[in-house]
Amino acid sequence: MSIVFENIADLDLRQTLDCGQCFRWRERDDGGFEGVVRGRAVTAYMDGGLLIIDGAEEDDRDLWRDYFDLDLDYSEVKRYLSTLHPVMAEAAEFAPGIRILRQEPFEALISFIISQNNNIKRISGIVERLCENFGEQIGEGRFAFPTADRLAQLTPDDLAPIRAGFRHRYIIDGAQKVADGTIDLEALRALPYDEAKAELMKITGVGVKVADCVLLYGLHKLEGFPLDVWMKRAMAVLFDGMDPAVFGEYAGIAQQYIFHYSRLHPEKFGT
DNA sequence: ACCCAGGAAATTC
DNA sequence: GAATTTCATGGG
Repeated sequence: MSIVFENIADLDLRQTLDCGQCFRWRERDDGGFEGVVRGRAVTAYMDGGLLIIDGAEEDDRDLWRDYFDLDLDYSEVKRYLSTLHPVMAEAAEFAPGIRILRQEPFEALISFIISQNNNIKRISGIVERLCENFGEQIGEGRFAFPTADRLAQLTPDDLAPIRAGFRHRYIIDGAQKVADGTIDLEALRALPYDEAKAELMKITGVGVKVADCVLLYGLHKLEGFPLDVWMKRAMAVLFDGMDPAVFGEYAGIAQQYIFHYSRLHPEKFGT
């Protein structure tokens, strides 16, 4: 059982799944990527213009089309963004196969709470241990992301095995506010950006940057522009302090090209 | 030993 | 209110 999408352009699995927007995909020796999305364990491959989701049910075709954002013409987005600044054009050309995934909102929330003052390698490890310890087992060594209800019942000490330190109480507060309905993540889709952001920031441990990440990666609000230490440096050094608002409705996509480009070109920022 | 990591809360000025 | 310190953990 597998799903095949034909004539796929502007998608490179390594660029998309290892560019810091998600933390649960692992590359195999054969070039495939193992991941779990919405409780479905699959292996994704690209072969020419084909995208193959091995292990997926045909009924989930729309889910995977949605997840990889296959209905948006990224060539057109890149053409537009590239007119705005020469470094933008260079960053898009550097990793032209990046797409912004539609991740589960709750997974994005918890993942980016964990991301604060942390590095990507360790974030991935913490998320993995979170799933192994508290997610439903759905296969050999495969686990769903934990539910809000499950995490809401835990104490910070219960989370000791994931070794996320001071973030334990933030994870629990986020889970509790989702579980008890204080925050309805799906309802945030209908809200204007700033209002949805203010809702998310009611969670202890969710500030400006984490909220921007949840809106962009979990709720697909593409105007979001998370400013982390890399992006602040990039905007200052590579874009001469340009206002991100210039990137408009696709700012989040611009951000991802620039973030990935900057992370893989540290020499552009001294020493 | 130090400094940093896809920050934000707590404390101090 | 704005600036500084602290918060676990792991790697360089």
